[in-house]
Amino acid sequence: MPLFSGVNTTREEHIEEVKNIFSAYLERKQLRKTTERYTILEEIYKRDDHFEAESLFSFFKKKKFNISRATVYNTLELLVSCDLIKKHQFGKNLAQYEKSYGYKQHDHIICVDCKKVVEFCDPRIQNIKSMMADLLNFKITHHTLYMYGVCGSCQKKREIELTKKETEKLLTV
Amino acid sequence: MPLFSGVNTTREEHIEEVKNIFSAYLERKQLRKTTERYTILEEIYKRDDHFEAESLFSFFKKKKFNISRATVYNTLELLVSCDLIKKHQFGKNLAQYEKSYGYKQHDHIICVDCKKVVEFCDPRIQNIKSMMADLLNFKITHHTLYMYGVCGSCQKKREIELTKKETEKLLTV
DNA sequence: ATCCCTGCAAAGGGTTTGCAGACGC
DNA sequence: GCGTCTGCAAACCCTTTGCAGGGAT
Repeated sequence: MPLFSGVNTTREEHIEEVKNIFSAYLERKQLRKTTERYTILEEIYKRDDHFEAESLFSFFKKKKFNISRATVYNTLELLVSCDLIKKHQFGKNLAQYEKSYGYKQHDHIICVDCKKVVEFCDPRIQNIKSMMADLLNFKITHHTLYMYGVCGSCQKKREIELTKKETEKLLTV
Repeated sequence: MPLFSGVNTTREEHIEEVKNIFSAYLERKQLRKTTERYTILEEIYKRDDHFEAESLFSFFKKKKFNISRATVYNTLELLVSCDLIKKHQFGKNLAQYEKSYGYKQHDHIICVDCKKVVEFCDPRIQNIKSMMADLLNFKITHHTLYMYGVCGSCQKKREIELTKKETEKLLTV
């Protein structure tokens, strides 16, 4: 029985927990606990949606926090390494990120018209993963499944557009 | 029962067929049938693996065909539109393409160490697709499923590397 | 005090664009 | 001949890198 949508509904802020996880990670790797790194982590966990590196950068710029692009990218990479965020490439050469602690593993359906992203879970993915790992002798670390299509409201828009064009054609004949 | 690997085993060249499909597409869209477009299509269908735009470009350059980067990218986009090739982004900001006519729909497992790509089919993906389409009211056009992990031989390499490091550690103490 | 991390700006790499000339139609 | 497509090169965009100064340990 697949579950779908509403994957990230838990609203409580896991901020303290993820900070601890991050601290442990930094210690283990003997990396420094800088203000910037925690500021970025905090901002990410305040957000609810997918975001881009640039949007974080410009956010801090506007707030006069003065965190450089280099630091943003550096920290994002660290957070991916310690599994506190996930990095996506929904087509396009533009990475999108999302927080991942406390959220169920899930996949994405993307509307090619309005770019809306809907999340869903289906346990069958896990089954496929472990079966393929066995069959092909791979140690699978992670996966990405993106389904692309047209969402309900954009389907309607397309229909309206089509009708409009056909009416125009009739009028010009 | 999932099928796996050896997806692109049909060796006959579908070149004439795909040219016809491409012609029909160009006609329907009122686009021009240029030598460059057919040359690119032909070269793609002679290849057997995933390739990048740049590799096509430099191939033609070496052969003194003088096809520009712009034309390569333009044609690749057309071929994606008429479904004769598929475009992938296996992480990285670098698109990879593969011919798709006459080949079973399939997904990919990528070795994060040696970048080897293995293809596999699992009919359950189709089921998930149509179920999600129904549930979320999406018209799904396509999907990409990439599994990342370490292949058998790279697992061995990693183990050897690990043993080597531990031996070194013992020696220095 | 060390030296990792930061900010800044410039370089990098794949992709896209603008323009003048070429060529399908 | 018209209008699209091409080749060329520069622009573009996201990301990475190099370097000098600053802050964590």
